[in-house]
Amino acid sequence: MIAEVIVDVAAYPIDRPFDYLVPEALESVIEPGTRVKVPFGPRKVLGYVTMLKDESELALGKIKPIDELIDLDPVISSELLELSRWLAVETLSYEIDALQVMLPAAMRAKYEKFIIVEEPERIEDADFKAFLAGRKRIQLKEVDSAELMKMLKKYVSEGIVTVDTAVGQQTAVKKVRMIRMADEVTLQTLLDSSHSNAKKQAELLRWMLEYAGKTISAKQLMEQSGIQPAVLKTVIERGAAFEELAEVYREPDAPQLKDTAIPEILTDEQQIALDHIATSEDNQKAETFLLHGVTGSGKTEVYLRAIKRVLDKGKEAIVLVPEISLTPQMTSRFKERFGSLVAVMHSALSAGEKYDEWRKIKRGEVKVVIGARSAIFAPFENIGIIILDEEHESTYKQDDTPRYHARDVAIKRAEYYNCPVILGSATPSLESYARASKGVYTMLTLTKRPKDQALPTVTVVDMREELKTGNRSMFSLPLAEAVRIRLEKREQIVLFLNKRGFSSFVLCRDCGTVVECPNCDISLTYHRAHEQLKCHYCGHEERVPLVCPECKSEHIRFFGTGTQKAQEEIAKLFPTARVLRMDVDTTRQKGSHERLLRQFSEGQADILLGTQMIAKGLDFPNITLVGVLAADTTLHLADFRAAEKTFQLMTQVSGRAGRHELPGEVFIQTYSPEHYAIELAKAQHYEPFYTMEMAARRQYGYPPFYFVTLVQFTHEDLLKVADFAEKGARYLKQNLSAGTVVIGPTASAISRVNNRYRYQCLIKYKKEPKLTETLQQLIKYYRTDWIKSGLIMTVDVEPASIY
DNA sequence: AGCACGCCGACT
DNA sequence: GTCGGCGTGCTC
Repeated sequence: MIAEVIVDVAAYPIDRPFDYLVPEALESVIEPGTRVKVPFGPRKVLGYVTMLKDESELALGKIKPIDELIDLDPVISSELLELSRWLAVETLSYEIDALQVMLPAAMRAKYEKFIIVEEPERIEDADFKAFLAGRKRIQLKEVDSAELMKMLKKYVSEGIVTVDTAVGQQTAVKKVRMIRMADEVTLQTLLDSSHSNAKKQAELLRWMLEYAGKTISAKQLMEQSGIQPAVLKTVIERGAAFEELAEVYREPDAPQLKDTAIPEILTDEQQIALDHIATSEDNQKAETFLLHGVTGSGKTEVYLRAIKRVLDKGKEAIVLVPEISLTPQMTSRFKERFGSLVAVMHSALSAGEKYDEWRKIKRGEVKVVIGARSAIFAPFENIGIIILDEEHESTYKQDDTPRYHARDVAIKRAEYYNCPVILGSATPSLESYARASKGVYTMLTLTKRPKDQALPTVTVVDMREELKTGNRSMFSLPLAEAVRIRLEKREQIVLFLNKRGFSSFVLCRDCGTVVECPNCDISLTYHRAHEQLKCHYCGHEERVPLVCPECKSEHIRFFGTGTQKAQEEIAKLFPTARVLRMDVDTTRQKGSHERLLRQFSEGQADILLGTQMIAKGLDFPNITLVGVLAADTTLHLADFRAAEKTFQLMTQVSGRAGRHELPGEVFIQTYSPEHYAIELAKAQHYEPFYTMEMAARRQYGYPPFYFVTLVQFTHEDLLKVADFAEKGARYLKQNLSAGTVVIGPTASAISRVNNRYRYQCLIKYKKEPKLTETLQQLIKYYRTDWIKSGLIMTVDVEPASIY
């Protein structure tokens, strides 16, 4: 028997299956999807069995046998194996990367080298003998001196010592020591025969008698009996109990098994949506739905009901949410409804905890997984529904290899299982909305909020006018007044500051110099906490300069409107207001996110001030005012999705106000009130925005009218990168169809990051049968040749952004 | 990728 | 003479 193996080596010429001989002893256990340890050249590596066959094209002498089978059961099902092949092709990535991304990081390969002493009697050097100290198997990393290394090499060449590689995974299954007590008769006999001095032993034996034949963890036993480990050890040696190891799960938080919450009554629209999904599911159709519901229209309740039906039929459900909204508020709703059948996969879990959640899914102990992007690869084998909440979020696209989009993977998996996919959003991506309009997806619409609460009233404030009247603060007069009223009425306020591309920077008022990163072409961001300037692209940090680095002027100060600055200004304008600030700085600590939200929900603060992370999922009854301090910041990004992102953000933030009994009000401050993304966000109607934006996309040839692929080149040398980008562009232009447009090469919007210059080409196409083939060839040139001169080239099919 | 092999310069 | 520099080539 021959096994085709994808080996754990991410390199261009290795990106294909290698044939290995299956030892007879493994023939009955080995399966596609299991991991193996195989010899590869002079070393040992981990690999994934992708196929078993009877014959190989290769001469028998060239085929090496598999060293070791790592898994008894496949870790990758045949469905996921097939999916990984598809993923590798679609995203132009290595098959090994496509396989690895499906498993928790804990299962990545770990290699440990050991030196094995074969003939200890032939070791002569005293130093080496001393180092060995009689041991036969020692970790190679213990050899730390050059002298020992030299001797080791000599012994290896003489065959006296060999080097062996142990192949395993990063994090092991957690095991605890369990103690199984002997039967009553044995214990009694031992007790009777105990030495009269051994009081503690007798005490333990008497304790054990009460639990004869039972099993308990060693830790618990010692806690409950109050006995020292040494006593336990002796008693075990005398045969009073047996030790065994039991697999356990790491428990991230105490399992909360609340009673099933009473579901809300559905609105007519919700019921219609649910019926559609149910019918499709009953008919085993792989149908994709776009659930377009205004903020607060109860999309989650539709999800929960649809999942309930699926579970009742014995099938499983995957729910994807953006990491940022994977809050306790969100997950507890699922846990309340489905109890311990839910696994939560979020980034705050440790590698071991994620691994354990994965194992629960794999073993079928849970039926619902709720998680961020990578949860789309949950190892279920009978999926009944896949849901992507906030489907327009760019976090569903992975920005390093394999550069997949969770939406595409969801649709692919749903095709396999013939089950529905629900894409939910108040502000769908243009791509999805266009597909739904064309009938590729099925459109489901929720226009009303369940208790018929009115949408908040939105006021756009022209900050240029404010400036003219001499108001130079971050707060326009109307917003300041609205805040004051809420503070008086003791209602809560959310203030949103979109930091992206508009954070505080340091500027010299005499010569206009902005302090920039020495490695990147981007201004440094001011951080008050440590009086430091930081680069958000390469991590560079420096002290805030006292004088201008250019003109030596002392008139250098920070500008812009970071959340810290905003907080100071609030303190000045509204000295009585209690403010909670929520941004990357205040939520770095584990659990601080939840803590801040809890404080706010308990009314411990009047104002919640924050960035992106407060735009979603917040649902507190007392919020009646939302203020957007600067709406323009995403508007002027060098990206074709800038308007779309701004519109989505404005709509999402506005949706935080007036979700319950009290009516809501929203103020959007901007320097470009006439921009259609702002104007239409004010109207809070998606369709007019969609129409406008589609016209713009059509005019400039962007998605959804064209597909886009981004090829980016970076190099330390500006001339070289321009040269290679030119070469690449020429190749693409020559080899792609006439209808395809290749833009560039052009310098990227951030033209230098980490001392590497960046150039890019944009490929725009409606239908390009030669795309994959051409890109593969381009990658081949790069991998086999260009890479040697220090170039890095990346290909991103349908990128989330293009700067 | 990572490891061995191989062919030329500065050391005991 | 040998140690070691990193160019080249291969991995079932």
